[in-house]
Amino acid sequence: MRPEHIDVTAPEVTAPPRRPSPDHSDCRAVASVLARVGDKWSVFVIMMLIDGPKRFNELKRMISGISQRMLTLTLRGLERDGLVTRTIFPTIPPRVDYELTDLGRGLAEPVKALGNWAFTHLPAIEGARKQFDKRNGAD
Amino acid sequence: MRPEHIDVTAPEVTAPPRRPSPDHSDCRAVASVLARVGDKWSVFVIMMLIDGPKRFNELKRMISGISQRMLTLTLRGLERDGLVTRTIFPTIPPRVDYELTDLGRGLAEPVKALGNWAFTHLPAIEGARKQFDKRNGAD
DNA sequence: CTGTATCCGACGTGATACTG
DNA sequence: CAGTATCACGTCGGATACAG
Repeated sequence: MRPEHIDVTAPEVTAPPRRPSPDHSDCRAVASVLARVGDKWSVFVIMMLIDGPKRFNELKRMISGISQRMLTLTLRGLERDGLVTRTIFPTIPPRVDYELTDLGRGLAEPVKALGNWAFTHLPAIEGARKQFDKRNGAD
Repeated sequence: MRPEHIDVTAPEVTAPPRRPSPDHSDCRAVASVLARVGDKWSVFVIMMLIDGPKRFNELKRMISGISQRMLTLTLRGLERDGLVTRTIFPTIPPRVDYELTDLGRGLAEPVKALGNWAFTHLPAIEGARKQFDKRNGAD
C-alpha cells in the first residue's frame, strides 16, 4: 500500500536551499534518512564513533542504556546505510571494530548542528511542554 | 552552508569538534527533540508550514499520505513543544490555523540542512542499502 | 567477545465511526 | 470543517537464553 518505488531521478542535486520538498516522492526517501536520525540509538552510536573506531562492548558500555539486541540492530542499520564499517578480526576472542565511514562523518555534521540547536533551545521546549501540559491538564 | 549561526549560550559549543555530550542526562533530553525530528510526519508538517499558516484539511491535503488521526497527533506534539501555534476561529464552519512559531522556524533550519544532506547523499545511501541487501541476501 | 533466536509487552499507525 | 474514540495490526524494544 506504500509507494516503495521511489523514482527520484533528480537531475539537479544542487537544488537551492529553498525547500527540500519539491516532490512528494523525494520526501519519502528523505524521510527514511530522517527516521534513521530519529532512531532511538543511531545518533548516540554515531556520536560515540566520531572519536574513532570502537568495539562492540566498548560501545555498549559507553551508551550503557542500550541492550545488546538494540546495539546490534542499530549497528546493522547504520552499516546497511553505508554509515559505518564493520571490521572483523578473526582472533580469539573475536574482535569487531565499528568505524564511521566518510558518509557517516558527513551525516554527523548536520546531526551535530541539530543537536546543538536542540541543546540550546531545550529550556524553551521543555518550558513549552510544561506550559502545554499544565494548560491541558488543569483546564 | 550549515546554519551554525545559532544563538548559543555557550561559546564553546561551536568551536570544539568534540561531541556534544557533556552529560548523559542532557542526551536524553536532546534525544526527545531528535525523536520529534525522526517522527514520521512532524518534519513534513513543519516543511509545509514554512510558507505560512495553514488550515487542518489544507495540511491533510498537502501531505495526503497522512491520516486524520496522525495529523492531529503530530500537530498536538508540535504544539506541545512550542513549535507551532493553533489559532481557532469560532466561525461556522470552524476554522483552525496552524502556524510555525519562531522556535519552530528556528528548528526548520537545521532540519532543512539535514534534509539537504539526506537528499544529496540519497544515491549513496540507497546504493549502500542495495549492496548490503544483496550481499546479505545472496551470501 | 560478538552475535543470533525467541518470547513478550508497549507503542505507533491506520481505518472507521462518531461528535461539535 | 475539525477533532475525538475505539479497535486492530504491525513493529519496536527489552530480557533471556543460546551459539560461534
